[in-house]
Amino acid sequence: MGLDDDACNTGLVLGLGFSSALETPSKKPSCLKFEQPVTTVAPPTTFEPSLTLGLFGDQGYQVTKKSDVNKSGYLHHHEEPGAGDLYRRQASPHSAVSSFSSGRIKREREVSSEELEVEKNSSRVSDEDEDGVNARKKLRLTKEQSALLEESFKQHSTLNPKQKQALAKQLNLTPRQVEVWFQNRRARTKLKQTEVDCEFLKKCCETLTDENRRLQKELQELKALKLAAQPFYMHMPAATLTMCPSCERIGGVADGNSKSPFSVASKPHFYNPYSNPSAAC
DNA sequence: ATATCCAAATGACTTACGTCA
DNA sequence: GGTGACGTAAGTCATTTGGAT
Repeated sequence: MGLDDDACNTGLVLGLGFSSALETPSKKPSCLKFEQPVTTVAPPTTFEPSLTLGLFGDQGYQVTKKSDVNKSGYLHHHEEPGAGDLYRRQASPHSAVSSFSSGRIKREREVSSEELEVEKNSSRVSDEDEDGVNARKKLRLTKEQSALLEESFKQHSTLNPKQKQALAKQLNLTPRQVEVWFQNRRARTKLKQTEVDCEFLKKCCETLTDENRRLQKELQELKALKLAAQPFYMHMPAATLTMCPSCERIGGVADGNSKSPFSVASKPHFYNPYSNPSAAC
């Protein structure tokens, strides 16, 4: 699992290159793209080195709204008047039978007689409820159990019912516990990866910002250099200049009095816009 | 050495949503 | 096309644990 591959799923795109000032990021989702920064002297164009960092719309994780929790039976039967916590639940995880939530009903259906037997036989299933203790006792997996689960997760991050059953038996856990473990494992792996991606992108952003700064500076220097060193005809509009194909000299064509289109180039002289502002007239 | 606090880890739960028969 | 069963993701809560003080 390479970082580069993962970065491709972030929905972010970074671009570095020459573009016009207000170029919008490409709409096409793609991996991070690092174009080689152009550091050689660029021809006098209107383009400037630019960096783009874009976020694509629907690539992110879905955020589910919980505004309609009341439609589930759970809150109707268990919500406490005045309680601020909409998600307050019963103290014991094994008091599911008393819950009317669809999830629990489903859960009860899901547990086959075979699974129930496994659950009964499981030494690690909390028995507190049977003792009348309503506290939620949290299962802690042993190192061996964790190792086996991890090993299994490496092979396949989701389990089919048969695999789940077999693994549960092997671990002396309920299939439900194995299922929950895999759910949590998937979720937390994804979260971790998202954090890693985020860090990576932050670093990319910093790098590109620095690079952008450096290129802007370089561009300013080149512009200043150009102003100081270029001959006068460089200040003429581009349309007024032509190049002789044979001698490769630049000449102005706007000069109607000129016998040859290359006459300007044949007698070049330097033009200082500051000392002779009216020279063009 | 012990008690306390706090953050991280993690097991369990609910809800929403997609897929399939 | 509507419906129920099922699986999974996302979000959340509660408990446990380990480190800092």
